Amino acid sequence: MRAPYGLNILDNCLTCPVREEHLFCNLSVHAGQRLNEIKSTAVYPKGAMLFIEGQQPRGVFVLCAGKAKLSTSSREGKTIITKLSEAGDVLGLNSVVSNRPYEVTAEMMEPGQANFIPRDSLLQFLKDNGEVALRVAEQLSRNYYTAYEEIRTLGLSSSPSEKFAKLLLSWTTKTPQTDGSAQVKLTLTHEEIAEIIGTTRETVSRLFSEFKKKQLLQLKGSTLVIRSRTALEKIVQS
Amino acid sequence: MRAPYGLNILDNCLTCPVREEHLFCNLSVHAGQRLNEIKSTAVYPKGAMLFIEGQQPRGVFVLCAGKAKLSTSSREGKTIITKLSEAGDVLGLNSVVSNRPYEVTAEMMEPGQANFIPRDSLLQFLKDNGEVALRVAEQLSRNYYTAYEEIRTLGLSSSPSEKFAKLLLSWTTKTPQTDGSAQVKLTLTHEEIAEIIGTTRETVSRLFSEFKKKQLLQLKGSTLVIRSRTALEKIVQS
DNA sequence: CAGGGCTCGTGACGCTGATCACAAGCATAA
DNA sequence: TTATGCTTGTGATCAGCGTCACGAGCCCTG
Repeated sequence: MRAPYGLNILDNCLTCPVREEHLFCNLSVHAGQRLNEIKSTAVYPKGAMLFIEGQQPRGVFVLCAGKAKLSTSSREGKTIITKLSEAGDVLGLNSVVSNRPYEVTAEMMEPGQANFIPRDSLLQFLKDNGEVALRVAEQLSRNYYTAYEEIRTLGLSSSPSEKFAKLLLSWTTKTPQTDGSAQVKLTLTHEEIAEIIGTTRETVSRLFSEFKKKQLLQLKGSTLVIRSRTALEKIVQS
Repeated sequence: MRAPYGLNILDNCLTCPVREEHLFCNLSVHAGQRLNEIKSTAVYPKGAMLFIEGQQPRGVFVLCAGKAKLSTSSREGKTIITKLSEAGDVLGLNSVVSNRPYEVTAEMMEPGQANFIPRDSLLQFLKDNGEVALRVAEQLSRNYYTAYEEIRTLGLSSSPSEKFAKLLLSWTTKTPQTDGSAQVKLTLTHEEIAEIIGTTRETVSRLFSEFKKKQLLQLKGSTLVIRSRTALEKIVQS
């Protein structure tokens, strides 16, 4: 198989290069081997849908390269992005474990690669390996926590400014600087940001203007410079 | 111990009288016995807090009698109720499994009874009983689903009317009538309803008026009569 | 280079629901 | 009974943000 867009294919992407706490790492030798037998790897172009909201769960995807966005939509077409996933994340786990339809749509935001583990094989694997089941439970409860963060953001923080500030803060934590500033590569469109914080594109556009005027941020090409975390935290305050 | 308010104490409330699919039912004899050893039962008055948002997880509570509300608050005092729990529900499971602070506050809405299982004992129990761990995982993913429902409600349905109609519909499913109507005992204040659908008390009050005028519902004392499910579904439409 | 299709900026307008205020209903306790 | 406190109804006001509209910038492709 040829990788599109010059993507480097990773030989064994279950051996998480990224995160120690990852779900399928540090398994016993036996479990690791078994997992390797039941997984299959595939490469996806930008825009590919790993799965779609409402589909019966076929299995889980372990993202090895590329980013994906998870979103859910209403019938009228309004969409919210609930999570941006990166290499190492396990997608579709909840649906597979509870045997309910995928609750979100997973779309690749850039070309990438993922391991697929079919539902039946995974469940059998978990039954045979109780210690992994517990780790799955831990992963699920972490997901639950993230969902609750989302609920708090949507339900408690009233104004778009607050949610925007919260989002910016969540970006700064990845590149912590001593002076409280941070630089982030901005890969999202205003439309996508709007779908994350639950508002409209126009409002996001105006928020950028407003925050620039208030010296909270700065744009150098596609690089976003965040001036002061503390100032943003004052806006969030929840 | 004396039960307050004439509450009948249940001898063994792990043997769920309510639900078949319940987490700690139909266990092996051995597991059931072990569970009985590590649990302890207590009785709570109305208003008692089983646990509070932000506290380190001490353990899980299995509600045997009475209802509880789960809520989360912002610093400014705004509160949203995320779930109303009934007998059979397991509270605090996510926090215990992931060892993070309780993400909600659990408050008894009426006098009741609950089993408490300390964190350490439960985790050890799950390690020893892999098949129960898998059921815990299933329970957690069900919780996750509920949380996602909440996210969809908060993020996608725009108007309070929609959310109110959605709430009413969720009440009718418990007492399905052939003609599409339903009767529910209304035990919540307008304030509490407001906290569930994320709006203000005044708006809820006006919603009641509006829906009465539209013949969607009727109030006989504290009994709420819902006239037509289909009409409500048209309002929800998401 | 020109053309098409995304993005982004910004003005004008109007609706909706939050806020404040106050009176009336209703329970419980003294 | 009256008093006290919680709950509910409703009006007036107002800011915030969604919606519509349109033009400008930007990138890719032919």
